[in-house]
Amino acid sequence: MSWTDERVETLKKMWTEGQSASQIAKELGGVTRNAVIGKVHRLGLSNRVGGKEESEAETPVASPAAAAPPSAPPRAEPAPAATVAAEPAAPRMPDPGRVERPAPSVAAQVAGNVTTLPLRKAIVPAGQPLPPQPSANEISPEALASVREVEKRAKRLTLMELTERTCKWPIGDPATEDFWFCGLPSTAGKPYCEAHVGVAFQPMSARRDRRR
DNA sequence: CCCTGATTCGC
DNA sequence: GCGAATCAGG
Repeated sequence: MSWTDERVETLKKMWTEGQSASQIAKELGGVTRNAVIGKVHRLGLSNRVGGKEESEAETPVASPAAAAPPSAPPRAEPAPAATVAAEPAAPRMPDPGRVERPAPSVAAQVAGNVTTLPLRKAIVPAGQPLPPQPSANEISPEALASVREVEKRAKRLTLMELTERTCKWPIGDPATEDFWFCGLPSTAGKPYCEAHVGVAFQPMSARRDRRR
Protein backbone atom coordinates (compact mmCIF):
# COMPACT_ATOMS: atom_id res chain seq x y z
CA MET A 1 0.00 0.00 0.00
CA SER A 2 1.16 3.51 -0.69
CA TRP A 3 0.44 6.86 0.84
CA THR A 4 -2.26 8.15 -1.41
CA ASP A 5 -3.64 11.62 -0.77
CA GLU A 6 -6.70 10.05 0.70
CA ARG A 7 -4.78 7.85 3.10
CA VAL A 8 -2.57 10.73 4.14
CA GLU A 9 -5.67 12.75 4.79
CA THR A 10 -7.09 10.07 7.02
CA LEU A 11 -3.76 9.87 8.78
CA LYS A 12 -3.67 13.59 9.40
CA LYS A 13 -7.23 13.67 10.61
CA MET A 14 -6.85 10.80 13.04
CA TRP A 15 -3.49 11.95 14.30
CA THR A 16 -4.90 15.38 14.96
CA GLU A 17 -7.79 13.85 16.79
CA GLY A 18 -5.34 12.22 19.09
CA GLN A 19 -5.71 8.69 17.81
CA SER A 20 -2.73 6.47 18.43
CA ALA A 21 -0.47 5.31 15.64
CA SER A 22 -1.64 1.73 16.00
CA GLN A 23 -5.28 2.77 15.83
CA ILE A 24 -4.58 4.70 12.68
CA ALA A 25 -2.70 1.76 11.23
CA LYS A 26 -5.67 -0.50 11.87
CA GLU A 27 -8.03 1.94 10.25
CA LEU A 28 -5.88 2.36 7.18
CA GLY A 29 -4.94 -1.25 6.87
CA GLY A 30 -1.90 -2.54 5.08
CA VAL A 31 0.44 -0.57 7.24
CA THR A 32 2.00 -0.97 10.64
CA ARG A 33 2.04 1.56 13.39
CA ASN A 34 5.71 2.10 12.59
CA ALA A 35 4.78 3.11 9.09
CA VAL A 36 2.24 5.52 10.47
CA ILE A 37 4.69 7.04 12.89
CA GLY A 38 7.32 7.30 10.21
CA LYS A 39 4.89 9.08 7.95
CA VAL A 40 3.79 11.39 10.70
CA HIS A 41 7.34 12.51 11.18
CA ARG A 42 8.01 12.92 7.50
CA LEU A 43 4.91 15.04 7.26
CA GLY A 44 6.33 17.10 10.05
CA LEU A 45 3.23 16.85 12.17
CA SER A 46 4.65 15.21 15.20
CA ASN A 47 3.89 16.85 18.48
CA ARG A 48 5.62 20.13 18.87
CA VAL A 49 7.23 19.30 22.16
CA GLY A 50 10.67 19.51 23.63
CA GLY A 51 11.62 22.23 21.23
CA LYS A 52 10.65 25.62 20.03
CA GLU A 53 7.18 27.06 19.61
CA GLU A 54 5.12 29.25 21.85
CA SER A 55 4.23 28.76 25.46
CA GLU A 56 2.38 25.61 26.25
CA ALA A 57 -0.46 24.92 23.87
CA GLU A 58 -1.83 21.79 25.43
CA THR A 59 -2.75 19.52 22.57
CA PRO A 60 -3.43 16.06 23.85
CA VAL A 61 -6.79 15.81 22.19
CA ALA A 62 -8.36 18.17 19.74
CA SER A 63 -11.89 17.07 20.40
CA PRO A 64 -12.97 16.11 23.88
CA ALA A 65 -15.66 14.03 22.29
CA ALA A 66 -13.14 12.03 20.35
CA ALA A 67 -11.55 10.62 23.44
CA ALA A 68 -13.32 9.11 26.36
CA PRO A 69 -14.30 11.72 28.90
CA PRO A 70 -12.42 11.03 32.12
CA SER A 71 -15.49 11.17 34.26
CA ALA A 72 -18.04 9.74 31.90
CA PRO A 73 -20.25 7.42 33.87
CA PRO A 74 -20.83 4.17 32.05
CA ARG A 75 -24.37 3.47 31.03
CA ALA A 76 -25.38 0.26 29.38
CA GLU A 77 -21.96 -0.64 28.09
CA PRO A 78 -18.87 0.68 29.84
CA ALA A 79 -16.54 0.09 26.92
CA PRO A 80 -14.43 3.08 25.86
CA ALA A 81 -16.43 4.99 23.33
CA ALA A 82 -13.55 5.88 21.07
CA THR A 83 -12.38 2.33 20.56
CA VAL A 84 -15.81 0.92 20.07
CA ALA A 85 -16.83 3.56 17.64
CA ALA A 86 -13.73 3.12 15.57
CA GLU A 87 -14.14 -0.62 15.42
CA PRO A 88 -15.60 -1.48 12.02
CA ALA A 89 -16.95 -4.81 13.10
CA ALA A 90 -18.56 -4.83 16.50
CA PRO A 91 -21.67 -6.98 16.22
CA ARG A 92 -21.91 -7.27 19.98
CA MET A 93 -25.41 -8.61 19.76
CA PRO A 94 -26.55 -10.42 22.84
CA ASP A 95 -26.54 -14.17 22.46
CA PRO A 96 -29.99 -15.41 21.60
CA GLY A 97 -29.95 -17.73 24.56
CA ARG A 98 -28.48 -15.24 26.92
CA VAL A 99 -29.27 -11.91 28.37
CA GLU A 100 -26.80 -9.27 29.23
CA ARG A 101 -27.64 -7.21 32.20
CA PRO A 102 -26.36 -3.68 32.47
CA ALA A 103 -23.21 -3.79 34.52
CA PRO A 104 -23.24 -0.55 36.47
CA SER A 105 -26.26 -1.15 38.62
CA VAL A 106 -25.20 -4.66 39.39
CA ALA A 107 -21.68 -3.63 40.12
CA ALA A 108 -22.88 -1.04 42.54
CA GLN A 109 -24.88 -3.63 44.35
CA VAL A 110 -22.20 -6.22 44.47
CA ALA A 111 -19.82 -3.68 45.80
CA GLY A 112 -22.24 -3.11 48.59
CA ASN A 113 -22.69 0.31 47.24
CA VAL A 114 -26.43 0.59 47.28
CA THR A 115 -26.32 4.24 46.42
CA THR A 116 -28.89 4.90 43.80
CA LEU A 117 -27.62 6.28 40.55
CA PRO A 118 -29.96 9.07 39.60
CA LEU A 119 -28.41 9.45 36.20
CA ARG A 120 -28.49 5.76 35.47
CA LYS A 121 -31.49 5.47 33.20
CA ALA A 122 -31.64 9.09 32.28
CA ILE A 123 -30.21 8.88 28.80
CA VAL A 124 -29.06 5.93 26.79
CA PRO A 125 -26.40 7.14 24.37
CA ALA A 126 -26.95 4.93 21.38
CA GLY A 127 -26.62 1.55 19.82
CA GLN A 128 -28.17 -1.61 21.01
CA PRO A 129 -31.74 -2.10 22.03
CA LEU A 130 -32.20 -1.66 25.72
CA PRO A 131 -31.51 -4.77 27.70
CA PRO A 132 -34.28 -5.64 30.09
CA GLN A 133 -33.77 -3.69 33.27
CA PRO A 134 -33.12 -6.39 35.80
CA SER A 135 -34.69 -6.17 39.18
CA ALA A 136 -31.09 -6.76 39.96
CA ASN A 137 -31.08 -9.23 42.78
CA GLU A 138 -31.01 -12.22 40.49
CA ILE A 139 -27.38 -13.14 40.77
CA SER A 140 -26.50 -16.58 41.93
CA PRO A 141 -24.81 -16.65 45.32
CA GLU A 142 -21.85 -18.49 43.84
CA ALA A 143 -21.27 -15.94 41.13
CA LEU A 144 -21.73 -13.15 43.60
CA ALA A 145 -19.19 -14.63 45.97
CA SER A 146 -16.70 -15.21 43.22
CA VAL A 147 -17.14 -11.64 42.07
CA ARG A 148 -16.56 -10.26 45.51
CA GLU A 149 -13.37 -12.20 45.82
CA VAL A 150 -12.13 -11.18 42.43
CA GLU A 151 -12.81 -7.55 43.09
CA LYS A 152 -10.36 -7.64 45.93
CA ARG A 153 -7.73 -8.43 43.33
CA ALA A 154 -9.03 -5.96 40.81
CA LYS A 155 -6.40 -3.82 39.25
CA ARG A 156 -8.46 -0.70 39.72
CA LEU A 157 -7.92 0.69 36.28
CA THR A 158 -9.17 4.04 35.13
CA LEU A 159 -11.25 4.42 32.02
CA MET A 160 -8.22 5.40 30.00
CA GLU A 161 -6.29 2.36 31.09
CA LEU A 162 -8.79 -0.12 29.72
CA THR A 163 -7.81 -2.15 26.69
CA GLU A 164 -9.41 -4.91 24.68
CA ARG A 165 -7.82 -7.38 27.03
CA THR A 166 -8.90 -5.91 30.32
CA CYS A 167 -12.11 -6.49 32.18
CA LYS A 168 -14.31 -3.44 31.79
CA TRP A 169 -16.52 -4.14 34.75
CA PRO A 170 -17.13 -0.95 36.67
CA ILE A 171 -16.85 -1.02 40.42
CA GLY A 172 -18.14 1.61 42.77
CA ASP A 173 -20.14 4.72 42.19
CA PRO A 174 -19.26 6.56 39.00
CA ALA A 175 -20.44 9.76 40.63
CA THR A 176 -17.66 9.61 43.17
CA GLU A 177 -13.91 9.19 43.30
CA ASP A 178 -14.49 5.74 44.66
CA PHE A 179 -14.84 4.28 41.21
CA TRP A 180 -12.69 2.16 38.96
CA PHE A 181 -12.73 -0.73 36.54
CA CYS A 182 -11.87 -4.30 37.35
CA GLY A 183 -9.00 -4.49 34.88
CA LEU A 184 -8.23 -8.17 35.28
CA PRO A 185 -7.50 -10.15 32.11
CA SER A 186 -10.71 -10.42 30.12
CA THR A 187 -12.04 -13.61 28.68
CA ALA A 188 -11.27 -13.97 24.99
CA GLY A 189 -13.81 -12.00 23.03
CA LYS A 190 -15.69 -10.92 26.11
CA PRO A 191 -15.50 -7.50 27.68
CA TYR A 192 -15.16 -8.86 31.19
CA CYS A 193 -12.98 -11.21 33.19
CA GLU A 194 -14.12 -14.71 34.01
CA ALA A 195 -15.91 -13.78 37.19
CA HIS A 196 -17.68 -10.79 35.76
CA VAL A 197 -18.68 -12.59 32.61
CA GLY A 198 -20.45 -14.99 34.93
CA VAL A 199 -22.51 -12.18 36.35
CA ALA A 200 -23.01 -10.22 33.17
CA PHE A 201 -24.07 -13.11 31.00
CA GLN A 202 -26.40 -15.76 32.19
CA PRO A 203 -28.61 -18.27 30.47
CA MET A 204 -32.21 -17.21 30.16
CA SER A 205 -33.24 -20.41 31.85
CA ALA A 206 -31.31 -19.35 34.90
CA ARG A 207 -33.15 -16.07 35.00
CA ARG A 208 -36.43 -17.84 34.50
CA ASP A 209 -35.86 -20.53 37.07
CA ARG A 210 -34.58 -18.26 39.74
CA ARG A 211 -37.93 -17.74 41.32
CA ARG A 212 -36.83 -15.36 43.98
C1' DC B 1 3.09 -8.15 29.35
C1' DC B 2 0.32 -4.66 27.27
C1' DC B 3 0.83 -0.33 25.17
C1' DT B 4 2.83 4.59 23.57
C1' DG B 5 5.75 7.66 20.26
C1' DA B 6 10.81 8.60 18.55
C1' DT B 7 14.75 7.48 15.99
C1' DT B 8 17.78 5.15 12.96
C1' DC B 9 19.18 3.52 8.66
C1' DG B 10 19.14 0.13 4.75
C1' DC B 11 16.29 -0.08 1.03
C1' DG C 1 10.12 8.41 0.78
C1' DC C 2 9.42 4.29 3.17
C1' DG C 3 9.04 1.36 7.29
C1' DA C 4 11.25 -2.60 10.23
C1' DA C 5 14.05 -2.63 13.95
C1' DT C 6 15.14 -0.58 17.76
C1' DC C 7 14.95 2.50 21.58
C1' DA C 8 12.79 4.70 25.58
C1' DG C 9 9.21 5.08 28.22
C1' DG C 10 4.10 4.27 30.84
